Amino acid sequence: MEKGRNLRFSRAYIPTSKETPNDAVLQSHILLIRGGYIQGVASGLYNLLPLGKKILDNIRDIVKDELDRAGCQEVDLAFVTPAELWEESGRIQKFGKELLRFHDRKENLFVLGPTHEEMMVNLVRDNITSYKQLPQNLYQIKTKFRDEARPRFGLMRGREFVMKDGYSFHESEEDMKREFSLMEETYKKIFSRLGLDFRVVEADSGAIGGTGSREFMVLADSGEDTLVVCKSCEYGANIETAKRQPKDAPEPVEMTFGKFLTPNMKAIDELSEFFHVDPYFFVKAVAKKAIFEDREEIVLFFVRGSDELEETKAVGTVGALELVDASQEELETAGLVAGFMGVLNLPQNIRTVYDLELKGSKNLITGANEVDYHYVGATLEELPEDTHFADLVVVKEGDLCSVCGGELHYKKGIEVGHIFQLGTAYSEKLKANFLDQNGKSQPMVMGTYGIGVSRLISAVVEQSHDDKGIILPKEIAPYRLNILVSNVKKSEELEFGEEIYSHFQSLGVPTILDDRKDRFGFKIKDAELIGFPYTLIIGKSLKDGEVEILHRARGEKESVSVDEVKTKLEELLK
RNA sequence: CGGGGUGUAGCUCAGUAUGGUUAGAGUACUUGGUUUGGGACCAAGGGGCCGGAGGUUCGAGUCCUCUCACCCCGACCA
Repeated sequence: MEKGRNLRFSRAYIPTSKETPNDAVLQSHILLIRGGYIQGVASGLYNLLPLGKKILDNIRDIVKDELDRAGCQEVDLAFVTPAELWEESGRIQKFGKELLRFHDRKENLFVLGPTHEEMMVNLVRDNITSYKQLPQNLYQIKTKFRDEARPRFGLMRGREFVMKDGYSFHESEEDMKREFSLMEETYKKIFSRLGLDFRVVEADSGAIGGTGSREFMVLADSGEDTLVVCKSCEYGANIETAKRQPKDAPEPVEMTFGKFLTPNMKAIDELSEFFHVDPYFFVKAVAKKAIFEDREEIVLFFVRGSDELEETKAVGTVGALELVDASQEELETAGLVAGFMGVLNLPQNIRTVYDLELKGSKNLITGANEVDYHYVGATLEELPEDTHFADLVVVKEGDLCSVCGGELHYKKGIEVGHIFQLGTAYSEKLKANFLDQNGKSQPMVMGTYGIGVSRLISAVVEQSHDDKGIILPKEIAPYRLNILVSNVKKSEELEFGEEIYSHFQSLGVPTILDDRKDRFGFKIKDAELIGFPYTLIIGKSLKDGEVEILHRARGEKESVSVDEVKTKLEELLK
């Protein structure tokens, strides 16, 4: 018999509530508070109550189990990390205010770890000196802290949260890629065991750097990320990086080159109407100020009038830290005219990037870089060799899949996992080198793999609930079986409940006995709100030798004879 | 960080335009009784620095100033 897996409801600390908390909006947030799983303490900070702690532990066990099977080793690094490490990697600047910093009594600067690349490299760099000690894959499941500008949605975006962060070290790019694939497979197993409906998508690597990167997205309308997925094949990508087949032209149009007066017409729609030409044939110019570590520069991005600029792609293609809107003055200083920017008559030395789908196009309408004028019949056939082309556009619903030609559509997703092919960025900066087979010193090749463990609690609930409450799969439910004694004053009901309770207790099944003195309606509402996968109802039909099993997910009650109930439950709870 | 909103009982909220007995309701809680298959009923109770500080006034939950906290939209987000 294992302790701590069973509980009498009458002794439990499970503060449920009928009322919707006034500061919660998202269903998962509301239900987790109402169900007595969590309690808010401050913006982005939550206490886990007994039920919340159990569900977290259950998720953690599954994550750990699969990782250990895949050969990863768990460690536990200090939460408080010396700021010097962050200076070494240069990320103390990059992370900015999200890093919570403070001084100890000796006035040394520390930060609360928001992610542990630096710490993990530091852990291995002095001990791993030879290719013979590689590869390694180390992980921890631990509280992280990021001082988010705007925490929200309960556990979904807290400042303090539990993350599984893993880091692998390799002697070669190939070996890192092998591990990356292994982690992708391992993550799929984890999320499948959690009963989640998820997609693996291509993703932007963002500030962490590296090349290939995959996100694991739980599909939910409340998700903060937009995914582009194909209806016909497996293709899926975060919209920040999604690709499509080049769009076909609506109807070929022949234009004679000329300059036209377009007084005060700046919007593509207006111009399209004025010229009776589809927006596809316009060149849209988007001016942004690109911020680099040491300088700023105005960059002009050109896409078709029927397209929109995807900023994440744009940032990546110019290698900037971020893009911000350029002010009127900044545009003028650069020699640009807002509303009439175009591909012809550009001022000298202005940096430009063209969308790939504009390559070799002709019969275009474009701003004249002169107030109130546009050119008609412009061509991009004669651009210089070194013109910068890149994928810049936002993929829209209905666009065609670049893999199979199927129709693309949008889905909303909650990011619960992200795996990166990191390369040598951190090992170089932090000097984590080893000697290869030729005795040559090399930086270790790294991969990094994250899972939002506490966020998964929200994600599970977000994906699995109804108007009555939470619906938990038995793999992660705090108790798999709830034994509801309808009226504890009826000794035969209570006795039968106790019998079943001790039976499953001895089998090691996490079980709770609802022996509270409350009425049936009150207790069944609680059971549905909390989301026990199975509730055994011992009530008025007991005298006829019958009890009922409530299947939470199906929302159905099933009558079972008292003789068969143990076998039946054992079957269900397996 | 910009814009908006809200702070009154454990929880959900009235009351604040027009200052004036002892600050209310529902729910939750305690006690007694009646109930007992879908958040019961009757009765009696306990519970408040009206977010905080300062001010105006004979008098402030209510008016003024400042502050803090929380939520929403946006920016941001390995």
